[in-house]
Amino acid sequence: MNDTYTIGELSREFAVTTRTIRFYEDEGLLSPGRKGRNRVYAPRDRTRLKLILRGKRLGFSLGEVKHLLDLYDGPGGEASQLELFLRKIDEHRTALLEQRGEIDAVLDEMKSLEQRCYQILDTQ
Amino acid sequence: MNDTYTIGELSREFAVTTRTIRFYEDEGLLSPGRKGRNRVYAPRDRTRLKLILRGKRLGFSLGEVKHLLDLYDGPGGEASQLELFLRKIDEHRTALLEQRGEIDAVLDEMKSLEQRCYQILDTQ
DNA sequence: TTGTAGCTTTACGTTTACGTAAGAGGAAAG
DNA sequence: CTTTCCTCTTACGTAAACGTAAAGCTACAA
Repeated sequence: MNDTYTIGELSREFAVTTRTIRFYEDEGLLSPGRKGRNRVYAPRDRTRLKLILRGKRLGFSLGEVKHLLDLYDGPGGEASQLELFLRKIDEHRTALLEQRGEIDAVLDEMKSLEQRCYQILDTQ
Repeated sequence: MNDTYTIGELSREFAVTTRTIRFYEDEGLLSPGRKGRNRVYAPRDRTRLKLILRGKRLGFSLGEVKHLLDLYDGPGGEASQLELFLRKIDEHRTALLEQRGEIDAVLDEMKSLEQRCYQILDTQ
């Protein structure tokens, strides 16, 4: 249906201010087209915004997110670039797996906290 | 062996500056004992510091981390408090599971990016 | 024609999370 | 006794990530 978006549409869809979206552009994370003075966002821009916000929720800085967006853009095509790209993917994966491990650790601790609560409630 | 720590020991162990540790104290996240002027950290303080840094790595603000530390302290013991506590645990768990889902989504996307790379490398 | 709703740029302000001196005190080693 | 190391408090500075006006353009509805 929609193959372009206004800044207001994206702002409502992802619950961020237009200021935030323009800020990401200033920082080089987005580069929408223009129709006259107004910004025009293609599906690709919308996807990038989604990835930016996901990265932020995962605790990455905008600098790191920018680095990660390069990954999604893919490498040039030369073998050396491809190998560098694969190494970067691997690094990122390691970081993510570590983070997942930490989440699991917290979930486990919460489980045992919960157990203790139920035990107290049961013996009352 | 050690049942107390100096600020320098903790700073080295967790690779943060002493300024950072003192800052967490200012913000009410830590409250070590004192021996004269000097801070003395018990194992409990060390654990809290570990949880603070883990929370930060998972993308939580210090305000959120403070809220989470309350969870680890456990509730008072009254049934109403226990139930509130259980609800808070459940909220937190929901947030963590969502975050884990996002990590898994990214890991999947990275896998397919990797696949594409190998296909290109294979056909060269 | 007069809103008003949405877009624009420019620019100063704010919060978070510390960094970075400055100056001083105590303890241990040379 | 002096140097060195660790600690302390106080306090101004800073980078990141926006918030918040201010002032103006444009299209469309009443």
